Amino acid sequence: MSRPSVKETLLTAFAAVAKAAAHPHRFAVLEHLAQGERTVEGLADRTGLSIANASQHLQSMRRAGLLVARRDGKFTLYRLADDSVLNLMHAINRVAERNVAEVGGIVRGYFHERDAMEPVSRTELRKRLKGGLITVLDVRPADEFALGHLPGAIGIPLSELKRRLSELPRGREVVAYCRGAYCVMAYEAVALLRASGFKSRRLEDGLPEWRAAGLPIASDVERKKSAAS
Amino acid sequence: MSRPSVKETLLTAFAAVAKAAAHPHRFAVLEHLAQGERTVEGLADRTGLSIANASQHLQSMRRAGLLVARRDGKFTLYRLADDSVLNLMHAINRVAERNVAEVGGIVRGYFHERDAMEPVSRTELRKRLKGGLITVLDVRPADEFALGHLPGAIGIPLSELKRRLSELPRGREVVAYCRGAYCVMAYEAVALLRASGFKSRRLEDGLPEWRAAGLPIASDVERKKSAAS
DNA sequence: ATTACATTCCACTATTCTATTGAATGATGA
DNA sequence: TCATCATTCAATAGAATAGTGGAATGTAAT
Repeated sequence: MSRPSVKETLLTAFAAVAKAAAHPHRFAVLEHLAQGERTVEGLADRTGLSIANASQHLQSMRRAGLLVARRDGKFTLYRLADDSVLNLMHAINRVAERNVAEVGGIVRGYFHERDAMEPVSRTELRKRLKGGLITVLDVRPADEFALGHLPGAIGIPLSELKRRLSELPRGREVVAYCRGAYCVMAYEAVALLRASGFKSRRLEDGLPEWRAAGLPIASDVERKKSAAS
Repeated sequence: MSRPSVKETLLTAFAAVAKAAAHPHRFAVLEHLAQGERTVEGLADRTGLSIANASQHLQSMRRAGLLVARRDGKFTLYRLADDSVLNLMHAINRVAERNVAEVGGIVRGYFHERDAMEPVSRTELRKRLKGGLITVLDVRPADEFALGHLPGAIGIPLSELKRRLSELPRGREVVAYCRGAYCVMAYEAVALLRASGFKSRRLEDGLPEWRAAGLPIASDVERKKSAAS
């Protein structure tokens, strides 16, 4: 029993991978990283963690194989190791949605808000985009939008949406998206738009899934060397 | 900040799901439960845990939504809540295989042992079964075999394989399978069979995946009311 | 060189988790 | 009703983890 068996080694490694995602703060960090590369400070800001704390969580996830880091000047940039990590996050989401009463309730209640809130699938969106009678709205913060977004999308952060409604063309359905299926921003955007007389639905998931599906991404700025904080 | 926001609630729930799988013993239990329903004592035996310890882990996983329990007489039977849990396990496996050097090494070395060890896919197996020139071998323990196995499979536990080789028809390729892609038994069976002059490969995954794919399952005994320990 | 700055390392405290023991619970069958 | 047995509960000790502030490291500009 001195040297662990193959089975034990594998089980320990699998457990370590799961544990790396098994903390609310770390899962939040993963969701942000699904949008793209981020600096330590950028993540600390977004998640409300102290720098030191964020750094430690990031390192533990890197050790577990969920993240990779690269250095750019004096910044350390972290990103998801792999699409398999995104897939792991979705697997966790799905288990929670189906088998945790609390999550299932939120998804069916707060989120779906009845049948009218039925989301638009990626393929459906692409079809309707060709028809041209649709506006795609990205409600993530401006820097995330700048870093990459759906082709043709208009970028208005949720926080500014109310006072910038006039920028949206009337009479066309608005499809809103944000960071992913469990990101609340698109839901709130749709609610706001409807209250303002727009026809609106949300995309069934967010930018990371669009990218992982190999679909094209547009970016405004000529790709600067680093993902700004 | 007294009442947690929706976002916090979701993150906490997601983290709890991940944490439920984030212990070597619990992951081992999940792998056993992927084969089918088990009693507390049955799992304790298989995993080498004490009854009380096994019970606690089982309850924590049930609380997290990974398992469901039912009572049958004086036994409590646990099973995976859902196919989404199986899917979560695979997602963890894949991340580990691709991004944890230790696991990747084991899989590519100990497991694949070069190209000749290339596994047979489910669809390929079904095709070749129709051809009829193939023997399917289930090397899991006898009770797991009895509870359900691939149609037409021969059941010889790995521990007995060496002295029961004569039960296998000569001149046909043997496809061995066990509990899943990361179960070592099929690998060892293939190695043993080859050393004994058989042409042999392993199925790319195990019974749980076959079942989850909706493919037919055979069972020897007329389904008794409970999964024996 | 020196300075500024992003990140990581370190030491420490509070908290949570794990495994074990033995007792308690709840269902079965005599 | 009593005895039996599978499982769960309760209490404990030891181990691991999370977060904090400050020191240390490494890189880039001055």
